[in-house]
Amino acid sequence: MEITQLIKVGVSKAVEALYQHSVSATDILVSATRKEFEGDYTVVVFPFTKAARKAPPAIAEELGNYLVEHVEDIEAFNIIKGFLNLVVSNSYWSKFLSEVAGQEQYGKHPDNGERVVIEYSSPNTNKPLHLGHIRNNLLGWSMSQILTTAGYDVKRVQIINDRGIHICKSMLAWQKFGNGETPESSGMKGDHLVGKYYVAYNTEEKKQKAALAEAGKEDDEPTILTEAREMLLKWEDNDPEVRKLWEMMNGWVFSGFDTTYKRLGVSFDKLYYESQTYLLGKDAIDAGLEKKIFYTKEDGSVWIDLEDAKLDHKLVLRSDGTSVYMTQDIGTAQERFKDYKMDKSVYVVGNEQDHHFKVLFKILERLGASYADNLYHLSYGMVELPEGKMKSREGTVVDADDLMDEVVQIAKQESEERGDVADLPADRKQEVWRRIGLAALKYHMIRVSPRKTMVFDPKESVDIQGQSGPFIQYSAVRANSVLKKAGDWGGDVSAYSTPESQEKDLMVMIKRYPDVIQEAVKNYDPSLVGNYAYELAKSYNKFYHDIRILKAESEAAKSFRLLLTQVVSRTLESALTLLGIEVPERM
RNA sequence: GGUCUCGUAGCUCAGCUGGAUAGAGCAGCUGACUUCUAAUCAGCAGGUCACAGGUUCGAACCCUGUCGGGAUCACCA
Repeated sequence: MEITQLIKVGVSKAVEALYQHSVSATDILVSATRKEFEGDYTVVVFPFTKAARKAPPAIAEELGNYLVEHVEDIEAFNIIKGFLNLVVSNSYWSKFLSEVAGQEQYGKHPDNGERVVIEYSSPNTNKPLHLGHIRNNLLGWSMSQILTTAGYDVKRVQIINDRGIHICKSMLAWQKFGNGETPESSGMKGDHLVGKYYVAYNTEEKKQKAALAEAGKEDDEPTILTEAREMLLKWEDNDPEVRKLWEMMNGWVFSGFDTTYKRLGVSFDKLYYESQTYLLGKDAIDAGLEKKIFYTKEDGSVWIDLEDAKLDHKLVLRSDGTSVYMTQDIGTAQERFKDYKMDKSVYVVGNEQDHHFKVLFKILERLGASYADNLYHLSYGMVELPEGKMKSREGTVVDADDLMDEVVQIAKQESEERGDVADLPADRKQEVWRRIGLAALKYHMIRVSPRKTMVFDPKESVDIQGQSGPFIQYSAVRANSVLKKAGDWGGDVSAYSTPESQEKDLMVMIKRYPDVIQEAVKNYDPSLVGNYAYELAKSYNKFYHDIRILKAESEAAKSFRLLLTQVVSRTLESALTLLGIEVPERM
């Protein structure tokens, strides 16, 4: 049994024995002792005052004595007000360290037999990925890694919104103004090229609107919009020419997205295309009508009444019989279950769709879907710039590719100034810079809890000092460097019996790692792992600064510290991997 | 207007199911490289945890209300 559990059980028994009162071990609060105090773990004794009918310090005294006597690894204690600080034996720690070092993947849970499908990214195909997508992708990827580590069989999917009026707009503008331009002929990435024509469309539409307004006909539709609508109709009619154009331009976009995903380090097990799924869901509506879950209005439109769930009425089928977004999502959910028979579903989608997902989940529940209880909307806040929201109309959208370029460029500059990797061959240097730059960007985004709207300053995004990706990488690189210098090492760790506070601090941190992963799973929150990695790196830096490893005072101390270093390095690397961050060979 | 959500240092953010004197980083000031990598470490300064009540031995955290920011409430996707 692990130490915090031993303490809880011990306290539970002590309370029973001393005060004839039963407390469940799970209700007992055990936390790491704060640094300013002596001890490793702290029990809060206030909750027992009623049962004991004594002052907290007196209770702490009695509990402390009981624990020291009955729990093997508790060696001593001290009391500050109502807090009982326990000192864990040194032999426990050296045992713990050896155990962790012996594990192939510390923190990894064995398969739990459950499958979870996580949907993320899900872009439109009319323009390239931007800052908001980066947050989405990093959250999705990171969450999928965390779930995998927690023992789930994870399937990563996205649904690509490859049809609709917005794509037609890009297509139309390309036809009108493109002169046959292609990614090859222009040297542009496909998604950027298509994005360029989306902008061109909007410029033209604006121009026409202005002209109409001038002529006093502001209620008229601009002809270019009419044309776009017509194109959409042709698309739906399977017009061969429109379809061909559509396929060609979508192809450009997809290959552009692929490049971006690869650079970001994310991937998918399966792609769903809306062009293939948008007709799904109607069967479900029919079935729901039969079961009287939905009702039909006089005009033929189909609705669901969710007033009892405080969600109002919601349209699920238009009066002309065509589907709405909700219809498709119902269909896609069913399709996905058919494909994967998953136990859980996670949708990584921005918080502007909170309401949509509440309704969707409720409808699926009403329809009696077996998986309805295990749907989760991983909702995240918008990414804003210091000057406010990103507006594509105002050209303030931060492009994903540009941002990655910039961040790597800055890492390169910094690195060259320091000259730490100057002797590496060019390709390896490049790889180091890539890892550092991306780490800065990724950490910056993922350290904020998902739900919060975050402010992203591109200039400061490449934080390299303080709480940053490179800071954590640096600790890992240092640790690896020491291990390399140490050459062959081994030796009896248990012979070292007087760990310093910095060493104990590290061990307590390491011990927390599996719990942190569990918390991240429970809360669907990768930022917990990010913050943990930073804390661990910080502790290691302090240890590294204060204590000699290779020139330790004894062989036993040296072995112990090297083993500790190895465990820290592995844990840091593991935590960073969960965030999609790689450790460079040097920096 | 209804619903949801956020409000913690000049700025960006932590703060686990209520527990010790509310913590980091950046920015500002001060120290530490002949030592295992100074992308580091140590220190100073910076707070009415939006506000007001309530519950509790104990509240940044729970409840109620108020004020501010954001989102959403489409036969749009």
